[in-house]
Amino acid sequence: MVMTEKQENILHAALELFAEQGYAATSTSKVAKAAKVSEGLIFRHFKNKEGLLAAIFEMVAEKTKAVLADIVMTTDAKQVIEKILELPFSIDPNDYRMWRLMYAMKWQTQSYSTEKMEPVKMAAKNAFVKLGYKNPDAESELLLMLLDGAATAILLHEPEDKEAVLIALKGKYKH
Amino acid sequence: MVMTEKQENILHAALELFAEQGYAATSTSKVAKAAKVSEGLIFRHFKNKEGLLAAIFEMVAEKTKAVLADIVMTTDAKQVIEKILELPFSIDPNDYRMWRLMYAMKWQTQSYSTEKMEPVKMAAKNAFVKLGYKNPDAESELLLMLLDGAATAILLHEPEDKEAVLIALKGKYKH
Amino acid sequence: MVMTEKQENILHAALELFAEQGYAATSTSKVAKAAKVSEGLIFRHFKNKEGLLAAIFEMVAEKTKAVLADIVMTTDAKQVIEKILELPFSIDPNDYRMWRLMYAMKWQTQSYSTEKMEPVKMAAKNAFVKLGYKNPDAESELLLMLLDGAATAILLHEPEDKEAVLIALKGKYKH
Amino acid sequence: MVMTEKQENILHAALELFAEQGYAATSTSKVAKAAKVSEGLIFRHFKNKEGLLAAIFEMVAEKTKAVLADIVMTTDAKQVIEKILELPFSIDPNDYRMWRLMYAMKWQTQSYSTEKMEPVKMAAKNAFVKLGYKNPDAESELLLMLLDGAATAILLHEPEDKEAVLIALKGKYKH
DNA sequence: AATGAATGAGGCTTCATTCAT
DNA sequence: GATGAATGAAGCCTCATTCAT
Repeated sequence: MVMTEKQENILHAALELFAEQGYAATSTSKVAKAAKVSEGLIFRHFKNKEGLLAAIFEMVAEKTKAVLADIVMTTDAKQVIEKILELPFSIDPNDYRMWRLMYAMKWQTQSYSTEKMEPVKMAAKNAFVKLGYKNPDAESELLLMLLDGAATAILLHEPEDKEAVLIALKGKYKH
Repeated sequence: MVMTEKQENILHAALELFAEQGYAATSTSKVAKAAKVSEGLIFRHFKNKEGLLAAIFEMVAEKTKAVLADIVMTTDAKQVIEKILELPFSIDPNDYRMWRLMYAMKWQTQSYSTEKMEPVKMAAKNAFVKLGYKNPDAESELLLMLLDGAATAILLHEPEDKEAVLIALKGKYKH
Repeated sequence: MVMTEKQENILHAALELFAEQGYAATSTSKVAKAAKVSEGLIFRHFKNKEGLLAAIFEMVAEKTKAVLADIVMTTDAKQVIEKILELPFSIDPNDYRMWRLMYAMKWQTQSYSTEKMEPVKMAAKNAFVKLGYKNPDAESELLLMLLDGAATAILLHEPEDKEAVLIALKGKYKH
Repeated sequence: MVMTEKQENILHAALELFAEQGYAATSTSKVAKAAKVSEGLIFRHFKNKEGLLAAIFEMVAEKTKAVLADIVMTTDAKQVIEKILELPFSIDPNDYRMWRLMYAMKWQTQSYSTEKMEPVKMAAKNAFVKLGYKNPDAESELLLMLLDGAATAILLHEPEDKEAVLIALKGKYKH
């Protein structure tokens, strides 16, 4: 989607505020003020407060596509698992806000589902099959849990020694 | 805290609605209606919408104390880890809503911190020290991540074969 | 419907403003100001701007019931026609605003229909049958048209010699 | 007034929407969309939303002039009355929307007056004088009322047997 | 303790209108 | 002539909270 400068200002202001205060607790007027545009403009470009959120979701999907595709395309089983494990540890700190918003929104009932990760889960399962794990279904489920837990920890309190945690984590998959 | 019946009605209605629609998106009037009390009563008993949330948090703390204490009091290292791992898998489904609210609130900046888990983390670290793990700090951090990830998965989409996942999970701590 | 004083203030202010400026062109804030209440109160009592209008309609229906019933209950054919003809000429000037609003609303598509007059039309038809008119259907239709036309003229520009007009009008039904 | 095609599109869209939803309830943006032109163009051509309405009024005046002139120019008294009576029954159904708008606008205080009909009223009065009616003033007033009533009925609910009603109506003026 | 009428601030959205292109 | 981005005021409505009863 091509965007004017003001449209991008709105989107970024919204992302920032939604991530920090929550979607419901952020008023469109606050977004407008932060983006330095008139409140009306938000609605001309995004139709709705919800449309604004949807635009953010789309932006995230766009940004994520490449890295998820890379995982799904990887053929070496060990590498697949390693890449998934590394995922949360390699989030660009500039994108923390964005991900905090995504994770926060997961808890809103009417929110967009996590089915985006389905292909990754499949890739993980295949990898576990190849590696001869006993229960590939449970293992892939577990791996995604791990990914979620790690991302949560990183986004919420940025653990002191991320490197060490990643090493410990990888250790669990060295038999 | 001793509560009248209406107080409890309010508290339960609030918990239910906050968990389902989010704290900010739930109006006190909706809570009043759901609890079948007048709008004013909420403020007489809990002073604030925030006070209502605080009361819920207190209730949760009360409910959690026992089980966390049990972990901290456990002396056998292997058992400590096992008990922590089992934690999310043994949540009473009646309490799902409650925990969903807790997890959702974590992402709100002005929200109450997760320092409640600090003692558990310490217990885990001690256990890893006893068991001779190379990096007990990273390991305990990782264990709490796991706990978070598992809880998230269970609360959000209730995985099909929880038993198998728990077994796979415990497998990671059998060397 | 029992009403508090403020409720009545709102209703009257709304009637006045809707009649003078039109329903769509009257803002709820103007109504609140005219009624000297907070804007929110309108919505507590009437739910909607539309609910406010509906309440006015109900009030009008209440006020009109008696006089319409009187016509329908009249057995003498000539009297029925005379009473219908007199209807617009005997509107209480205090009710002009009310009726102006009713007539204005007739032109709004989504508005309440004129089926309230159906019983009156039936009564007229019966009267014309009794009196041996050739086409009672057309005659009753015409009578209601007359009623409408007269009411419109009276409400919109208050003709100089109403008495004379009424006499001329009655003259049309003396054969 | 000479008009470009787009100007005409705007005018017709406005007429349609104003007639169906009311002037105040129709936004200029809806008009623009219906006319398939940009929002700005309305203001370039008609200056105002009000200017748009004024242009419609002018168009109507233009359309009406001929038929009203015909009545005023008629010398035979009986024919004058007959032509006036026939007026509402001979409205081109294609013009119903237009007339609905005109009649709806009559009830708005700040709206254009009905003095357009003054010459017709005069013609009627003269006719009644010629025919020796007792009170020509009241009779002409009454005749215009009738015209209004008939037009209202036709525009609002299109009576089933218009022909019969017209005959009944004419009957009132055959002594 | 309990109600629900009342408030005023603020929420989301639409509006008429302007202006750079 | 024509577009559509941009504005700020206003519109309808909901909110948290207070208060008289």
